[in-house]
Amino acid sequence: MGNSENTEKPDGGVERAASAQAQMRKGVLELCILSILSQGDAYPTEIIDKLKDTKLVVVEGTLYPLLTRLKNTGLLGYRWEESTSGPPRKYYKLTEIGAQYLKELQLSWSELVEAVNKTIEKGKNNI
Amino acid sequence: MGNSENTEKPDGGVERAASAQAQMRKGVLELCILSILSQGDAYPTEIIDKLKDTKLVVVEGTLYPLLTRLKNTGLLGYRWEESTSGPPRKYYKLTEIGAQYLKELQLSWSELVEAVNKTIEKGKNNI
DNA sequence: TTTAGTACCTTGTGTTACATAGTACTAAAT
DNA sequence: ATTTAGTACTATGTAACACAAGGTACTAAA
Repeated sequence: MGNSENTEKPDGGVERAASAQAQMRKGVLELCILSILSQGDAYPTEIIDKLKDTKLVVVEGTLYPLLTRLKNTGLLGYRWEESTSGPPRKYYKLTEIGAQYLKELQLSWSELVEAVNKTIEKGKNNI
Repeated sequence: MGNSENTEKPDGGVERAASAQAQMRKGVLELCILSILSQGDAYPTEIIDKLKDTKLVVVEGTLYPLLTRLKNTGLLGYRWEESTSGPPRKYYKLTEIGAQYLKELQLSWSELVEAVNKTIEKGKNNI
């Protein structure tokens, strides 16, 4: 079997940080979208703007399928509303079930944060 | 076009919370693994145990490909070491590049936490 | 020599975010 | 009246990823 120190593909490795940041965002999007909708009904473009405010950039190709998925599982409803400055807007709204689900997600989130921070803290001295 | 309130597939929706919790874990695993290795070299089974301690359950099928990926991008190295109680262990070790990358990941993580918490806070009153 | 325990590895699958491209509606400009 | 710009929603294809499930291999005790 023999010893072997890593030799293959030492390709940079640090410029991957940007993509890993994107990777970490995955999974919390649902939480953020439901949170935003708990503040009041909103249409997709509005949601994107609100996420941008908190440095969570999301594009249409991500948001629309996600909203449809949340709607199909009964967490969101929607209504059409006319606009004076373009095509009609699809206002999404949190359902009762969605609100309850949001509470659970928030709990999961805070538990995750605690777990990760605990892991990080232990290593802080050794870097 | 006409108004339309959601009617289709109101299938539960709340028991999805467990799977969404799993979903949120995605992306932070890399961060946690690198953090653990910053405390000292470790072999996969050991890493799984340490993650379990902080409530972050990960299975082998997840960990092994991830470690290989991190090794192939130069963030980790490894060495084989004999064991008196079973087959040899593959001890992974954080490289210089890996340590630098870890710092960036930790920054991204704290920024993400802040962003998500900011979004959540705004909605806390309305639930 | 069988059994239990430990450890590492591979393959296949479903989910998901994103890139890209397209459709459609309104209002202002030519 | 037709074009152009701005806003908004939708669909398709792709790559990354976690996980389930099954497999190999080594050691030590029964």
